Amino acid sequence: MNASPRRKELTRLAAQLFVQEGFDRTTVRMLAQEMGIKSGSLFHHFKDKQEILAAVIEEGTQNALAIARKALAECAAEPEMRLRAMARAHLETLFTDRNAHVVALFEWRRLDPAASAHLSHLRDAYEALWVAVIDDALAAGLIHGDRFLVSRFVLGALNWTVRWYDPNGPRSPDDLADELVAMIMPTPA
Amino acid sequence: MNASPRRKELTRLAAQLFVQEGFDRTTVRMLAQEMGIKSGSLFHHFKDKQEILAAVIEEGTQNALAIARKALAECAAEPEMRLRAMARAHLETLFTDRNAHVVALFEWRRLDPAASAHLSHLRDAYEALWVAVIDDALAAGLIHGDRFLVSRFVLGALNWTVRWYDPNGPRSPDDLADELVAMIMPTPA
DNA sequence: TGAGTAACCAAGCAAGCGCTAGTGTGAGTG
DNA sequence: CACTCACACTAGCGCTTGCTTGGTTACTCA
Repeated sequence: MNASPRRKELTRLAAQLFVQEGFDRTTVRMLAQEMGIKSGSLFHHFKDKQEILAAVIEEGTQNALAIARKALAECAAEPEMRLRAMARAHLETLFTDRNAHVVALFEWRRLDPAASAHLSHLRDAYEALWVAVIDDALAAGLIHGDRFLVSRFVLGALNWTVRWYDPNGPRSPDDLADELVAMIMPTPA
Repeated sequence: MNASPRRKELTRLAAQLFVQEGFDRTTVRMLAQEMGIKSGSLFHHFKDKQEILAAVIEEGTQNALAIARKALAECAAEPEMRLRAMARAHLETLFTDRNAHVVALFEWRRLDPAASAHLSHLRDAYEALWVAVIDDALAAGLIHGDRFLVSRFVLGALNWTVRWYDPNGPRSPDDLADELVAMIMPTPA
């Protein structure tokens, strides 16, 4: 709904706390303190604690969509390049908007049905991009397997990186993406 | 600690509720009702709400270890068979003890430090089995890539199945495991 | 200058939380 | 028979929760 700069900043802070503590354990008083205001004032910006969660997830998912579309628009047409670009874009958004995405991945169930329905459309749009890229790669004989299973496995492997990957380590997210693509391609580069 | 049959049954029920509602949203009163007792009586079996969580996770992880060891002991010595056996074992335990594993995967952070330290050893033992199998497969030229990355990616893809896989669907967990192994092997069967 | 508004605060309510204290009760044991 | 002990109950304490209410401040713009 609203998208004031103040609200955006509060949403960013909320995402951080939700990751640290989990949605349920994060109290409105903790949120308010982190934002430098009192707990009552929170409800001037958000009608609900739920609405804060929805704002965090929406923000992250919108960014993911934007980055993926941009990456696909800019990259070459070969299926291999598109697959690599998509994997790179996924990890890029996963680690630049890390907090928002961790919340989206692990606190989705806390959304009330209305918010969940609305955000599901966004997520479906994102996954549709993936399925299209996987289909092209399959058609080109680049990879093999069931289109449905392959995309689930690949997304699972990528999403799970938030549980172990250290962005300060020696490997860049792009390296990671390339390694995964190489792993599922019959012919090593 | 204790392992009375009554306590085991209560642990099973708790796992189910923790999956349905999440650990934080599951109140001791809900747990008690599901178990057919009053909330106060719960604390005769467990000293803490925390201890219930630890019991659930321990149960699941012990089973995973036992099943994986058995599978490895019974299967042939070829790296490919061992890899397939390990993947199958992983999905088998993931879906026969589904509730416990979902809790272990997504509520681990709610453990207090003491319980977490204790259970980490169990999990490390399990992951060590995986790394050994992956190492053999790499050495045999069966798959390619970094040993660390490959095991993380594979475990991620497998663990993520709890988010989308429907055990009542047409595909069996064994099919799933075989498809994943095939996906990362250069030579399609 | 003064009306309108976005942002905030102080105070607190009703409900729900984990957990404790004290008390049966019925089955098993000497 | 007396005794224990696992198991369950009732009652409620002390605290935290999300959220509301009524009012204040600071800024914008006609």
